[in-house]
Parts: sequence; C-alpha cells; structure tokens
Amino acid sequence: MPILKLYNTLTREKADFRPIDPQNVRMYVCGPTVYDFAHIGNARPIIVFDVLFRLLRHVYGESHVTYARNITDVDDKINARALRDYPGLPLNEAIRRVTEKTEKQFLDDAAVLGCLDPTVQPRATENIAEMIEIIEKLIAKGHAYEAEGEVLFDTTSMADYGQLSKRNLEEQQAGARVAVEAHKKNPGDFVLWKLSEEHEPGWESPWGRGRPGWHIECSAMSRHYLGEVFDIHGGGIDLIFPHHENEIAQSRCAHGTEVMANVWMHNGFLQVEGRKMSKSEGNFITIYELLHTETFGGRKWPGEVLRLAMLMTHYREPIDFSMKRLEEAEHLLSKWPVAGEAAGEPDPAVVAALADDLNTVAAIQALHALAQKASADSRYLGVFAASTALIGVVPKEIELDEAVVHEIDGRVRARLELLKAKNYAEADAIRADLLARGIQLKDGKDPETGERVTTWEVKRSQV
RNA sequence: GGCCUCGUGGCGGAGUGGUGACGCAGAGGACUGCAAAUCCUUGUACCCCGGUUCAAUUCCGGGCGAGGCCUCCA
Repeated sequence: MPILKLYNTLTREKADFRPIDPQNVRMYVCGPTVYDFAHIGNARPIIVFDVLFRLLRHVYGESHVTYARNITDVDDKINARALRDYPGLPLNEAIRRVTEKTEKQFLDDAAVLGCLDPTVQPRATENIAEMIEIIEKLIAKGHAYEAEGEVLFDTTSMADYGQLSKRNLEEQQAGARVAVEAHKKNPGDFVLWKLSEEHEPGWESPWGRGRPGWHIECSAMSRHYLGEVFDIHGGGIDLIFPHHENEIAQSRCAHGTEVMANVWMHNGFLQVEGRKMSKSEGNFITIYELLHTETFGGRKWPGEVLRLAMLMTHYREPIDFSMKRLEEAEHLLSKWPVAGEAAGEPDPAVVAALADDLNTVAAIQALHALAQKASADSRYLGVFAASTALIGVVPKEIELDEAVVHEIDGRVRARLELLKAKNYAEADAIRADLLARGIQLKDGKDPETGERVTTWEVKRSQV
C-alpha cells in the first residue's frame, strides 16, 4: 500500500497521510452555493478532489472512503437571485426554482467532467437542526453571544483563532478595512444565525425565526456525516479565510477538539487567458458554456478535454485556462488509445505520482508513456485503462452510426482506387472532405505486400 | 498597511551543491505522389544583486516581479 503525501495548509508542509481509521477515510469538500451556474473556476476543486477521492479509494478500498460535498441551498445570494429572476412568484417558490435548476445543472456538469458522485451530498436546508445544536453549544460554552437579532461567534474566546490562515487578529485590525458594526464585540466576529424578515426564508430557533450564517453549515454537515474530527477538508484557496478559519473555530470550540480535520487542502486559482476571471472583465465562463455552446474559442469542448486540461497543472499552482491549453489537452488525448475494460493494477508510476501530493502532471506524463506502449502492444491496454481510471480521464471512442461508418469506409476504398489510377486530385479531394468532417485518414504500408493500407479515426466530436 | 503563495527553456512543468528529467509546441531527417500518422535526431532554461563554497539554478540575506486573502468569489 503506497503512503500518500499531502500538503497541509495547516502546517504549510507536505507530510505522510495517516488516516484516523483506514477502514473509513473521511473527506469533506466545500461544494457550490446554488444560485448560478458553476464557472470553470468552480470546476477545479470538483475535479481535483475527485482525483483524490479516486486515489483514496484505490489505496484504502472503494468501500473505505467517505466523501462528503455539500450543496449550499440557503444563502442571501440565492434570495437576491430569486427576486431578480422570478419577481412575480412568492419568494420561497422562486428560491426553490433557482436552487433546483442550479443544483441539477451542477450535478450534470460534474458528471460530464468525469467526476464520481461523492458518497453523500448533503443540503444545508436539511441540516438546520444540527446547526442550531452547534450554536447552542457555542453559546453555552461562552464562544457566542446574541446581539441585535444575530448570534455571533466571539473570536477572542478562542486562543488560537487564525491558525489556518496565519492571521493575527490585532495585526489584521491595524491596517484592514473593517466595517464598523457596533453590535459586534470584535470586528472579526462573524454571524452564526440571523433573524429573517417575514418574507425571507427562515426556521424556528431558540433565537427566533431566522437563517444560518455562511460558515455554520459546513461545521454541522461535516460533523453529521464525518464526525467531530475527520481526515481531509478541501476547497478553493480563497476559502482559507474567512470560511475555513471560521468553520474550524465553530467546530473546535463546540466539540472541544484540537483539530477539526487533520489535513487541509486548497486548490489554486484559475485565470482565463492570463487575466483574472471576473464578470467585470467579461471573461467569466461557465462549465455549461464550454461543454454545450461555442462561446469559448468558437467551438464546444468535451468534458474529458476540460478535465485533462485542468489536471495538466498541479492543483496548488495557479492555472491559466486558455484555448491553447485546451487544444494541447485534446491533442494529447487523441494520441491515447481507447482502452476499454480496465484489467490488472494501475501503473505504479502513475500511482506514485498521484501519491506525491496529487502530482497529476507527472501522472499524465507516465500515462502518456504507457499510452505509447499500449498503442504498440495491446497487452498493455488493460493496465492503461486501469491507470487512466485513477485520474478519471477516459479517452472516448466517438460513436458513429453504422451507416456513416459504412459510407466512410466506402470513400476510403474509392480513394485507394483513385490512387492506384494515380488520380491524385480526386483522391486528395476525398481526403480533404473527410478531414473537414473531422475524419483523419492514416496511410500505412502492409509489411508483407508493401501495399497501401488506410485506416481512419475521428478527431473531433462534431461529425 | 497586515498575512500567505510563487518566480526554471515558446508553453506546461520535474529536479539537483558540480554530469541540460520529461511532455507539448518548434526545427531537421526518414517515410509519402503531396500530406497526415509513425519513427529518428534536435533545446545557448533556471528574476536581479550580494554572501557562503573549490563550485549555486539549487543554501543564506536583500531586492524586484506576479498572484491571492483581509469585502459571505472555487
């Protein structure tokens, strides 16, 4: 069994991964707030931690890994979006439409990107009771207080608050732009619960009808599904502060534990064509658009190409998401054989690369070498398939219906006849025509007879 | 202003106190009617300045530059 090495944001170093219980390795990843279609930046943690999930399952066994990824379906952004998109509907109905539609799209996107379903995908609204329970504990232990219709976490009540982000509260306050909110004891205190207006979504609680703050859901759901202390907690690098810092504060103070999760992992940011992706820059692009429309580079991109492009950079490095990168990924993928059924153990070089803090770059290189071997010798196809399954990038044979295959074969034969007659113009016209449809002809020689043998493959999906 | 991360060839990226990983792209060649595919060959790289050292891209210090967080954005 290979020993995984993982970089831990908590300690800022790479260390051997020792699960609390190898029979049940537990990982939590912050999932989407379902108010808008996921963009390509959101796809990164989904893909990166899917690879980790696959690796953990490989090392510890499929039934010995629990992966929880939440769906945040209560949030003021959702409320705002509901009001904007469905002004005629009662708010709760409008919210339901927004979250249902967005969640479905998210799950579709994740599937097309080749991600396995997490073991559990809890929704925030299904865990309100858990949240209330934790908040009650925090108040009882003196870590939280009520003020002006809110329950707030008292950051000064925790001696080592700020450990994850290495922030010191006093130093922060010196230069930071801190919104002055009089009801907070300290500027860094954050909301655990806030009262709702009549028309806003709300749940009954000891502090009145209200809704949870942003961070409490992850404390509640991770505890519910993984326990008070678990192995790995992941998410985007921007979540380190304040989100994860505050999750840690809530969970540790409520449960009286030394850590919330042993290993904290964060993926780097994504840029588009060298610039930060943002709506104001006009380079904001959703996964849906990449997969199903021609807005990026004037064409659609298959999910496995997006996935490979994403994994061609180490997860902690910033990634520049460009057309060139996608083309390179597609080119690479086109050289990989369609392997079919996995057979045997995956290539040790691929496993070793991934075991080293998810070095997908090295893994892909090892896969590429294996692909060349498998192309030349079909005995390696099973191992190749078993290995690509580890990163979840599977080269796909593009399905053509029989009539099309028959037609293409006929034209290939016609071309060979034309070549025998040295009618190059017409033969080349057939070749060019097929190429325009994405069919690449490959001429070879029969080693025995020396005669020309033509095979073909589909290069692009739009045939 | 505070804190964090990072600076290797056209691009993606390993790695090391002294012998130019590797992949992609590019170039040359073989093959081909011409291509493609395939095969072979090919790379004056380590942000700057000091210091340590026989020797630094690699260690130390200082700069410069890029990015991120501090505004419920992965």
